[in-house]
Amino acid sequence: MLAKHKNLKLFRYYHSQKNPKINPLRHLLCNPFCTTTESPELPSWIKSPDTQNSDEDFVIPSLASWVENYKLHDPTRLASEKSDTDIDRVCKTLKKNRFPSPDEVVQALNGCCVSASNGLVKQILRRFSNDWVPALGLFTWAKTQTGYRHTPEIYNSMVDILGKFKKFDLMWGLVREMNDLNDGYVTLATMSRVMRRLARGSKYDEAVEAFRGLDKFGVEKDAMAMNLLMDALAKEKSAEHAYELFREFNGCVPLSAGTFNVLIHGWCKARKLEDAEKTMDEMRKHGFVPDVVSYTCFIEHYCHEKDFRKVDEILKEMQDKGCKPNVVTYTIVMHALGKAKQINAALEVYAKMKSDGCLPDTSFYSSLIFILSKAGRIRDANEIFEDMKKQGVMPDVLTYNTMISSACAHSQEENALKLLQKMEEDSCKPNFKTYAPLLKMCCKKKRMKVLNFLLSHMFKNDVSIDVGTYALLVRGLCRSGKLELACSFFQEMVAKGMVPMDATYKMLMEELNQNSMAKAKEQIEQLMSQAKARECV
DNA sequence: ATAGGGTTAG
Repeated sequence: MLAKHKNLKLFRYYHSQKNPKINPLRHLLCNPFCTTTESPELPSWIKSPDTQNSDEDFVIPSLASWVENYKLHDPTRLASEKSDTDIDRVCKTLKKNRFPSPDEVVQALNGCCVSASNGLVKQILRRFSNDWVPALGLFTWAKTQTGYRHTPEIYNSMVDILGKFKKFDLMWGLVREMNDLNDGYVTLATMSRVMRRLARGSKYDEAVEAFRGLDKFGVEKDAMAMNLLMDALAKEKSAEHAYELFREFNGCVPLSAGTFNVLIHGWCKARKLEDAEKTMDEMRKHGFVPDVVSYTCFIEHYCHEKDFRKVDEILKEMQDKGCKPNVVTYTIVMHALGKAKQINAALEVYAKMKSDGCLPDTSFYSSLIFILSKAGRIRDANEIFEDMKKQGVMPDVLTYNTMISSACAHSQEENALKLLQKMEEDSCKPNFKTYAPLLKMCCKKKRMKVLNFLLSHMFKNDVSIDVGTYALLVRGLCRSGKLELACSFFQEMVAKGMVPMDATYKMLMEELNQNSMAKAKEQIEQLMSQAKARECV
């Protein structure tokens, strides 16, 4: 019992930022000012019968002060010092309740005594990009503030967030509102988000409709707009729709090599090689010469099929036609060979690239580091990581993600955290992919202290937890027998309007079943049907 | 946002 209590206490910081109403477990265990005399009681449905989950301590002296730094940002402490910034205050208000609709958010913010500014709105929209109700609430509230005006960029972010959650009616409403402002608020950037989100939501016809109606919003139906939509469709594995669009507007809109390359890419990704080749012929008929991008699409396809003989054929063809491979081409081939466990062949590509005088870039180095790590050559990977900086190529978020993921895969916990620290020193902003391997490692090794630290690190870096990350947490915690926490993350995920994946749900249910946690099972079942019902609306 | 960004777990 003691051990369990200790575990949960470690989550104090993270929990204190969460909604107590929604999550009684967290509230009860994590409120440091809790003065009730009763011992903090878990909601009965979340109680677990097993008590033998002891966490392993994980203390690295050299990282201690860094980790401490994050603890100092405990908002409960800040609250008592009354030194909150406006942004912190708004965040707290937004998180205090699980608002049922944006209107309630507006009401809550009205009593908040904060003044709206573009900077504040921009940052909060970023923090709540995975939580559309508070985002839209804040957005609506800000509009009512005297002297405040949304920038077009802020409008575009809001359009994007609504599209991400498939709130297409609200999204369109916002676009019309922008149009009514009559200040050129609706641009191709706006409509590009609209079309991409519609395509992502499998609403292909509506995406095409949006393109047809571009002039209604004062946006020109030019080649760039068409290429954007075709790209959006092609990326969603709907090369057919992209091609239809091409046929419909062929003649109305000026074509470019890019138009054909988007189509070729779409066909290659959809593994429709014949169609890709036909499009390449069509490209020639229109007077365009296939370029390095066109050929690279085919190379990528054959790499995916691990047909390296074909890859060589295309490389040969390029050579004959005087079309030189570039760093992207080389990266694709090297990466594929490395993934296919042909590490030596992959390194030959590196040598060939060098002898061709083609300079490696950050993405190339990231790939090289990735395949070396995958081949177990950690020291070589580390050497390349150091060398790239000497060559004047700076690591970016992908490079760091690769290094961190590799360190985690090899159970180098200390190294992984040091890399995260290094990233911070380099002012390289982490994203959710940075944290995924770290979180997974913590769940697996039951490093609850570090998990807690990582969650606060994410929050501070405006990385919100997405569906995939929640799934990872629930899965990982289930495997480590931390069912209460798994349940509470599941609950939080549903409360944020996300629909858990079936696999996640099944795994949690099975674990609960095995541990005879009938009450919890019932609750999770209810949450799941709630989430599904909401999705259908 | 015309091509490169690691399925996956034991």
